[in-house]
Amino acid sequence: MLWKIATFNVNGLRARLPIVVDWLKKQQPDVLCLQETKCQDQDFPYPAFQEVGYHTYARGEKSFNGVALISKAPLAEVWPEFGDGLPDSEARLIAGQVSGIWIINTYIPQGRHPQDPAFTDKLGFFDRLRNWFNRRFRPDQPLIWTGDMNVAPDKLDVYDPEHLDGAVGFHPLERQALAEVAAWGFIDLYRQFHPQDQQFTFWDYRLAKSFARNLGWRLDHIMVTASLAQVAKECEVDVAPRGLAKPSDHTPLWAVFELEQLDPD
DNA sequence: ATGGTTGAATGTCAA
Repeated sequence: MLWKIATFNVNGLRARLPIVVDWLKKQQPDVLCLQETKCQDQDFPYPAFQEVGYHTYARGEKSFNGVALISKAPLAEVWPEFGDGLPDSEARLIAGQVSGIWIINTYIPQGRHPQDPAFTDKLGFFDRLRNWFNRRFRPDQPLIWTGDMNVAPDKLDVYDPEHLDGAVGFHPLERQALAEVAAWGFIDLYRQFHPQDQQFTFWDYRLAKSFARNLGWRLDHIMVTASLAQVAKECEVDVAPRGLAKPSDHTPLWAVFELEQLDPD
């Protein structure tokens, strides 16, 4: 059975609903992970997803952040927060299990500026995630950690690595923090399939014609454990939604797996 | 140059 997962930072789900629903209908992922839904759960547009055959699991808050899992099959289990004893005040994590795979969907803090306390919080969020993976999972399980990580891992992943070195999103400390969580047991699936390609997932609204000039960043990632990396067939960025009218500043990333080849365990 | 645009909410913050 071919099984498809996608991730999309929508930058306001209600503003982006036509683009998201059209994309879902055309691309038919088994699970779509959303970030920056920017709506409280009572305002979430559940019917739009139900109408196209999907189950929705959302964790929102007023105005900011917000994550959701949109799944063809009902999820067997859902965790809408870390539940690790620390405050879960911001809606930045939702995890769900389906077809024996745990999907961890995160919206990592952007960090604002390397001198801002929010940047320290961003680094702390990666630490917290690594501890959480340690306690809840093992690297030999089939896990997918995906979402907007707000970090470009390497020089190839930003439009101007010399100029952007030290900027938020491409600061050595956050690149290290992302790498340390990945070192727990994750493979950057886009890079597995495209070791040399420069392909961005985000183009800033504030930079004039950034998309047309391809001045972007690869901030959205599908990280998988080894058992899933072995059965992955494809991993691609779909740039088309970024070129539509009223786009998000991000565009979807997706991957396909052959689950029959996955070792039952 | 320290800008620019967008969403949610309707102040202005966050990105």
